[in-house]
Amino acid sequence: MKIEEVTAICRALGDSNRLQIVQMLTQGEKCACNILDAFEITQPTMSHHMKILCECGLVKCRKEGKWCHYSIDCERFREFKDFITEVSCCDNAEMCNSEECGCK
Amino acid sequence: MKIEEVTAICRALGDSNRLQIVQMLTQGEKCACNILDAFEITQPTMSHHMKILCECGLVKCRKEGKWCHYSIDCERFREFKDFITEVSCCDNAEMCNSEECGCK
DNA sequence: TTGTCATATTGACGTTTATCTATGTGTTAT
DNA sequence: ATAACACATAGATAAACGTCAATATGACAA
Repeated sequence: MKIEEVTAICRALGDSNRLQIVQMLTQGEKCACNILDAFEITQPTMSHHMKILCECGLVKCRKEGKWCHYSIDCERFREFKDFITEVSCCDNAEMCNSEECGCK
Repeated sequence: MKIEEVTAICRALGDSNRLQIVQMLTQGEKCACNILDAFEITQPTMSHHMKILCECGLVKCRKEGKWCHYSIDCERFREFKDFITEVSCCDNAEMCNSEECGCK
C-alpha cells in the first residue's frame, strides 16, 4: 500500500462522523438512510462523507433500485491495518519507552 | 481511547510528510535537525508538523540543551493500533466480502 | 556580553474541508 | 404521466490546514 493511499485513508478516518460511520458498518451492510438517521447531519453532508470513504477504498457501495447499501471493503481495510501494524513503535526492544509495548 | 483522540491521530497521520516522519522515528529517536534534513520542507514547517504529532500524543520530545530529540510514544501508538485493529471489517465471517480477511 | 546555533512562534497566503440550502437524477408507485 | 422517494451534485461560506519568510527564544561558545 502506497503512502498516499494510507494518508487518504487516515484523512478519511480523521473526522469523527466518518470514523463512527465506519464503526457502524462493522455491524454489516447499511442503507444510506440508516446512516443518515444515526447522525445529526443533513443528507448532502452524509453523501459527501460516504463519497470520501468510498474514494479512499475503505467502503463499498451496492446499488439496489433507489437504495444504496454501504459496507466495509474488508480486503482494503485489512491492508490498511497491516500497514499501521507494521509501523512498529520501535525496531527493537532496547529503544522502547514503554513497559507495555508489544516489541518487548 | 476516545473517538476524538483517534481522529486527532488519524488527522496527524493524514499528511504524507508526517506519516513519513513517524516511519522514520521507527528507527529510533531522532534529532529535529535530522528530520529537517530528510524532508524538503523549511524549518518552521517541520516544527509545525512535530507539534501536531506531539499534541495528538503519538510522538514525544526530549530536550537536551538546544537540541530536541523526538521519538514515538510506544504506549500511545499501541493504543491507537489496538483501536484500529478492534474495528474489525465485519463482526462475523458470513458478512465478510473478502477471501483474505482475517475474520474467516 | 556578544554572537551563533537549534528550535519555536507569528502572521500571511492560498488550498482544502465540513457544512448547509437548493437543485438535479434516476427509480418506484399511483 | 405524474408524484414521491432516495440519493448525488453544485454552489456558497466559514473554518482549518500546509506552507513560507520573518522574527523571537533560549542555550552554548568565544
